[in-house]
Amino acid sequence: MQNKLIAVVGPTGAGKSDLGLAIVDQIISAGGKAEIVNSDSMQFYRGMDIGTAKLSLQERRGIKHHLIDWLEITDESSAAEFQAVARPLIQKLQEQGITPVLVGGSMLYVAAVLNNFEFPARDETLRAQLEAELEEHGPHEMHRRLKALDPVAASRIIPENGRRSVRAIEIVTLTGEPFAATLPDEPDDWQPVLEIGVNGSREDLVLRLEKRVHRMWDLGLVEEARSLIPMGIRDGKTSSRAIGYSQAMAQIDGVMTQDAAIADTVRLTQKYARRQMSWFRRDNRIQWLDYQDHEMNSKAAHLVSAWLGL
RNA sequence: GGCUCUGUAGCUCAGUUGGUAGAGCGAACGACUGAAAAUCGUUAGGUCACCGGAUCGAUGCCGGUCGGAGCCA
Repeated sequence: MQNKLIAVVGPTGAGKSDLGLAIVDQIISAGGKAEIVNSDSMQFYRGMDIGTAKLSLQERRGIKHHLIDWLEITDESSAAEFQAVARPLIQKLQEQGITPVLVGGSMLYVAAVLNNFEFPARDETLRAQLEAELEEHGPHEMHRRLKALDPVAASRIIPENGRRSVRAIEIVTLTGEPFAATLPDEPDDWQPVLEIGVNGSREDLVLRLEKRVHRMWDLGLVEEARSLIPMGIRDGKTSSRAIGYSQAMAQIDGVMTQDAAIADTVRLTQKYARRQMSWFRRDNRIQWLDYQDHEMNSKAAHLVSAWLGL
């Protein structure tokens, strides 16, 4: 049996975690070894459980999950750092004869592992300075500056998108070389991968997400968020962006009613799922499965069997 | 029952001193190389509640009808 990489991707709430477990079960029952490697950027954070739909230890059924709870909420995370941590881990598992199953929907993080992405240099000081200038002068001014430094990169970045202009200026200034500022049409594989996508109809997913957010409130998301305030979630550059947590905190602060906080979270979650799909759709390696299809698990099993030669 | 306000995009609302209308949110689609649960772009949606009148011309003015809100009785 081989232990080639498997990845499970798709929009939030489509059932990636469960499918990941099913795949691991299948491999183990075929006499192999497999473990989960998380690629959901918010499940990195210790203490953020309900709002990230993290599987409980019980739900993990003893199956090893890597890269969950490995950051404090005050830690910043980035796709480049994830790449640097996840790739050696994946290789180590493979050397031990364990099939790594990458599960998670954080688009850039997944791409950073699966594709030959090389993140150009970064400089905290320069970045902070550029961000301050963006704040003061607005996106068009930053785009003009990029145009002077690297006209080709500028032509590929919409002037309204200040954040991308800032990053491009940072790269060009640091490296002195032009920046492509565009994604390759065809993904360039880091290593062979079976990439399985889980999705349902938009209509159904939207309903599912609405129910899921209500369930999070029932399970005590507000209390969880309250407990994270003294730990510094408000200052976490990455963790504070998590959908649901800032709405829960707005409810705690009394600036939002519970109904408004829930409605807002539902809306943002649905919108996030849309963005995830717009990213994943262009990845032509993905074999899409429909969670509304009763035979989804057996279809996935066939893909896995063929992939690993079970 | 009387008085006042009100009815414009799926939702919340601007607006036109009369020349058939916009925003935000939502929707569909897209971009994306160290915050990506981020940051942005494009497009589609309106017989301006309904009927009638004056006007070259009405969503806007006049009259009525039907909804909604408030106050008085």
